[in-house]
Amino acid sequence: MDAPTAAAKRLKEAGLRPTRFRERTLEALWATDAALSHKDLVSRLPDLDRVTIFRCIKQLRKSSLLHKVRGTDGVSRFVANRTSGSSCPGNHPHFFCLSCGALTCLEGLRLPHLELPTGFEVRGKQFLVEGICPGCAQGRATAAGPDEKETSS
Amino acid sequence: MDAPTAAAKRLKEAGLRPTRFRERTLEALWATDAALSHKDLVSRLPDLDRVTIFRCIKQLRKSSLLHKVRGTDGVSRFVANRTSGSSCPGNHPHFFCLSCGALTCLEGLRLPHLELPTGFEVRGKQFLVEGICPGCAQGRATAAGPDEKETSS
DNA sequence: GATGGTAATGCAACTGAGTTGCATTACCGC
DNA sequence: GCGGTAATGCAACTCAGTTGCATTACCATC
Repeated sequence: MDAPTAAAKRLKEAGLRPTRFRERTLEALWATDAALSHKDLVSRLPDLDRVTIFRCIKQLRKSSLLHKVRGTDGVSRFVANRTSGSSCPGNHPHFFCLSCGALTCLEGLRLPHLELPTGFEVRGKQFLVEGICPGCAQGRATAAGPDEKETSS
Repeated sequence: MDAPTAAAKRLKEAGLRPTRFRERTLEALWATDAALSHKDLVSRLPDLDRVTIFRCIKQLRKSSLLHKVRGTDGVSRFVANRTSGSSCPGNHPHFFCLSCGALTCLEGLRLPHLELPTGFEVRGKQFLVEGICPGCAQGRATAAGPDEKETSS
């Protein structure tokens, strides 16, 4: 009665022991579109030790099951790599909402090319856009809306 | 015998009290092209309290005399804004050297434009390129090269 | 030049992210 | 079922950054 979870399958594919804790960590990440911080994970998995979660993240990252993004607040957040094969950790920009703190992958977009001066050997790129996400922008508009001139432009 | 330092002048222009400590902090930042971490500043200004340096940085940042950049290691680094008027803190990409940890402003380059999906309200952008800086790349090349062509060009 | 208010500094203690060491427990092949 | 190895839990630690409070320096005013 194993009922081999999708998470368990993913873990096995990656060569990791599919323990219940790893499955749950992975599932917690799969359950959301936003990037979760370590703190978020701790609150979603209250019966797991925080150190275990750190170590779990590290393993998953090493196996390219998730990638790390840092918000402008300096806190690392983690996003599961959906597609099993292509786990390119940094091939898309990220958006950090200054209002709700959510960090989302802009997976539809490609990282723009940058022509560096000669001598620089590029290993990776990170493009972080900060601002207000659609959800918060809408919330603000409706909240401010009633009597104030609601045309936000 | 004030000998009003350039740093003191800059501080006054920005509306800050030109104390000796602030002058020295600013001068330490001016003395290098790379971005300095708080730790770097502490080691360059050993007789200053670390908290004072944190507060000094915060003041200078508020007055747009420097801008903050975070390396992929998550540590904040600070760069003085040379030009007095245009203190745009994030209008150029940064390069983080994985070998020596130096973080340099690529001031000659412009941030590439990114077309976001509708609904996102952009407030700022950060483009961080990581890799090996020219200095380290050369050091490695010479270290690896048997004959050590010492022509530094 | 003395004086006083305010801002700046120094010190101690704290928070929060992330790590390390070590003992214990669970997983998996046999 | 059994044993080795990997995973987990706990405690303690490092390091960046912050806060509170007492003390000191700066600057304007007299």
